[in-house]
Amino acid sequence: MPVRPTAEPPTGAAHDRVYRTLRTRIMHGELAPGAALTLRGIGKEFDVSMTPAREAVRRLVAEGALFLSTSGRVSTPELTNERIEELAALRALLEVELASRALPRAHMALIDRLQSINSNVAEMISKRDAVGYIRTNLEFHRTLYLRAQAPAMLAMAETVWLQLGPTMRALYGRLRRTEPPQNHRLIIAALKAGDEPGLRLAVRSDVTQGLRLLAG
Amino acid sequence: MPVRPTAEPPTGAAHDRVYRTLRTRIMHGELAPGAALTLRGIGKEFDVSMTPAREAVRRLVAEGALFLSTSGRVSTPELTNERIEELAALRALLEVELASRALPRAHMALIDRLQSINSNVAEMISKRDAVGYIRTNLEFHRTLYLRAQAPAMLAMAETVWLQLGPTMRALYGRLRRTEPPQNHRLIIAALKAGDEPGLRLAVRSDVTQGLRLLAG
DNA sequence: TCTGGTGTTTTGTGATCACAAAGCCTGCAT
DNA sequence: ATGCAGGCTTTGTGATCACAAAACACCAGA
Repeated sequence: MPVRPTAEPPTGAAHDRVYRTLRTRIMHGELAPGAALTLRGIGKEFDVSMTPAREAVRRLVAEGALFLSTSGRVSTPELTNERIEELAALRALLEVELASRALPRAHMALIDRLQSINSNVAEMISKRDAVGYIRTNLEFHRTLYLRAQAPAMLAMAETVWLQLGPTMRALYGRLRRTEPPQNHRLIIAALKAGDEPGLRLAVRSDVTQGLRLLAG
Repeated sequence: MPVRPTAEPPTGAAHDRVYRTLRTRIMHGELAPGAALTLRGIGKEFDVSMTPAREAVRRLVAEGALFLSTSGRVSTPELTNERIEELAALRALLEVELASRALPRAHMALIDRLQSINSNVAEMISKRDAVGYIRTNLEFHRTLYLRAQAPAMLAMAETVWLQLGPTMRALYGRLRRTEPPQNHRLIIAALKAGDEPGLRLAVRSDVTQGLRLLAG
């Protein structure tokens, strides 16, 4: 069918729906590193032709969320240790700045919200739910960074998250910890105290620690 | 034609050739902010059908190099002052880090090369060649940052350059200065002296100053 | 059992087409 | 002259198809 023959239930353009769904899947670690995708397979799953599937895949490749082999095959990326460390450094650089910019705007309502999200994070950890953990953890960070009023910077941080998605799955699927997120508590405490150096340190630690285990 | 019926002269895939050409054009400021593009027009210029034109455009939209209106029309972005300031802050953040990482690896051959490029920059300024100035200026920065051995970080910096391309054209087309790039000299001096704080400051100034004039 | 080659299938690429929606332009009425 | 309504044109979207190359499976020979 050409263009929206009848009114569709919720979504807009087909390629955008495919893109958003795949993006969320990758960012949340629902795909393992190196997982292969095919245009026809995607088209079949979303009940569209190859054209919108291709556009969605291209977009994700441009963002570094998918890897394109020389022969055109697409798969989730298998990152080298150097790459992982670099992306962790990027997270630190960007997210420390975002947190710092959010700090003067962080009111009590935001802190309450972060504490609420953080209890969900703890629940996911106790349930050993890797995907749920990644999702709620990113929600925690995004909620804070949204207060920074810096959309381009946040978009860039999300691009890094995207690139790390499959690797994070492999990481958190591997180590079986049950401790609640200590660094998140430090972040919240620093926000309450208006302690900028403490906030920067806490964010840097939170962002760096997990990935160092895998890459170190 | 389907796929490479006869051996082609230089290039690989059609969509990639279109993508790279457009990307260079945008990054170097050859397109004014708000300039409109059409898929059929691109296809005609590159002698391909709409399909590869669409893929190239999608990629560039994903990188923020092109703006997609709600009706699907594509044009180069017209940035708000807030957005320009944010992108300048991102440049500062990323490029200061890249320069810092390049510093311990910067040998004399690199410094010579930078000086050579910098004389080209000065020439472009004296010739009032806006596009040539942007191109050589970026070449100066990229040459330095390549030494940082941080491809993901460099890619992110280039994405910021891409987003600023049309705006930089508007900026440097407007102000008619003839002074040679003073900050580049400071960068080179700091590299020679192994002075990391001085290098960070010089890079931050160089990256920030021009855009502050437009956005301030 | 392993290796090499051959035929089949899968997969990405690009051209083309039909369709709808968004522009655009012209001309008429006030 | 100005505003608006009708059509005509331009433009993006998505489906489908042909084709080549890559991946795969299968089988025969050592």
